[in-house]
Amino acid sequence: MPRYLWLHQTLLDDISSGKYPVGSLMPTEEQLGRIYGVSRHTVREATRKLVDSGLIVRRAGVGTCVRAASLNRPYVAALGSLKELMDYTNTTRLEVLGQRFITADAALARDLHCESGSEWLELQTRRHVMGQDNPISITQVYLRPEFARVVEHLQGAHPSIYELLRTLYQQEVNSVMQHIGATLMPVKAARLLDIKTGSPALRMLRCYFDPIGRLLTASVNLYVADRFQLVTSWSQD
Amino acid sequence: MPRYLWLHQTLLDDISSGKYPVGSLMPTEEQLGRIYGVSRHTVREATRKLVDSGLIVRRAGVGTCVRAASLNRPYVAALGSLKELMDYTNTTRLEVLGQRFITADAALARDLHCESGSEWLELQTRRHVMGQDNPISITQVYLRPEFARVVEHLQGAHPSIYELLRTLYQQEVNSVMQHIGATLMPVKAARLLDIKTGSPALRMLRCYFDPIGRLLTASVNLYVADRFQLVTSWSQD
DNA sequence: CACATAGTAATGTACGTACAAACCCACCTT
DNA sequence: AAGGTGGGTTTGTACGTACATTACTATGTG
Repeated sequence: MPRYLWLHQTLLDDISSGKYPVGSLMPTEEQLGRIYGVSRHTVREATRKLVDSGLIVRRAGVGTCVRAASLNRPYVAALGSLKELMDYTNTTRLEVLGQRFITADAALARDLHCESGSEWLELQTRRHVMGQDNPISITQVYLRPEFARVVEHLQGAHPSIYELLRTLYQQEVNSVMQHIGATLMPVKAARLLDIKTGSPALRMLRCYFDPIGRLLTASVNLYVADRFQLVTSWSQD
Repeated sequence: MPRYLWLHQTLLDDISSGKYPVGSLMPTEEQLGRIYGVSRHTVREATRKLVDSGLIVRRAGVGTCVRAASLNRPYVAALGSLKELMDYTNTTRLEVLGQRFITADAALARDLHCESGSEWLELQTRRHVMGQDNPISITQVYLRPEFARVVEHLQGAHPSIYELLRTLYQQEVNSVMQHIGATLMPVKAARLLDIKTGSPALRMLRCYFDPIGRLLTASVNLYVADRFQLVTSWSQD
């Protein structure tokens, strides 16, 4: 494990344990380097990630201030841009439970913004956070049959659908549309996720289109409400 | 202007002008350093921003590949999102049901990313879509006491919080953070919205920060699941 | 007492070096 | 011909140094 990642994790722990309380100034970068036995360069690399995730704030002439004790526990994915969307798939693990070919009926066609009567490969999958046991979501993935080879690469930790379509088929994804809503977890899904029936779920539909607006692939995610939260942030600079 | 920012801008221009075509490999980091007269360190700092905005991809052992030529997409995306946020407040109507001053306890402080013990003006509100009868959400708005005058302008159709803070107090909002999750609608809220208890709700927390990361205002929205859905889309051009 | 100013300490920027890990490709072996 | 292997290239990580910029503090001066 690279040192800066190790230090990142260590600082994360130290902050959440209260060693560096919220609102207080952390030791200076030079001190941190001495404390943890790394160079200031590595300290900055490690804290950069903490700054990005909003846990700390650096101010020239003042120091580094702790702003929050932890990324509060339901897994928080920051999906504010296409890039973050890609990173997200690297930190989660997908488990393919089954697959079948289907024909889109009117309802599905409206949901996915595809042509009614078109053929799709439907995957039934379950998603876990890396290094965590409980699954966070049930996901249905819809793929054009000609992209079926993607399936082999989706199992476990996988590159984003973007990368796969690009590297396997030289197919560029031009735009992404995301629908977010709430619903109750369906009974069958609740059983697969080991939660009570009647539990709320975050429903996230994502459709990936090519430059001429043709649907390439889509996924319907049903997240367990208290295991997952979506975070987006915008900043002016 | 710092060199890495200058280089960032220069590379942005060179990519959009086609000097480094989409799909091609850029010169190596060392070559870029020689070409533009800076160190590899500075090259990495400059390209880091390009990586973050998704314009280029770095791969160890291969090189740095140009993925998109569009120079202003990240800004467009950010503006687009903020704009959507603003439009939203223009097409909905807010009804203030009550207000009171509160002190942030630990739980609220964690939720809002503010200092525990700080003072807030809490508004209990209900939101309707213009020209539609059923309310779509219950919203709690938290305001710093010094911004209390905002309340007078929130009733009914209103400009965004941005606009209000800027025009009334010359206070710039620098960043916005949005948490989205699912939950069950609380009993009291369900009564106000005229829906069954046990109904799912989309929970949306939005926090507005000033440039040094201080919370200015926040709102917690609980949307009726089948009356509201959030749609986001990104596009490469 | 109010205000300008110098000093100090922190982060920000920028240079350098070195080696590790990932990748590609040409070459060699079977 | 297929497949493993090694060397070279490129990014990733990590160390070091130095000075600039920013923010606060203490001091001196009117």
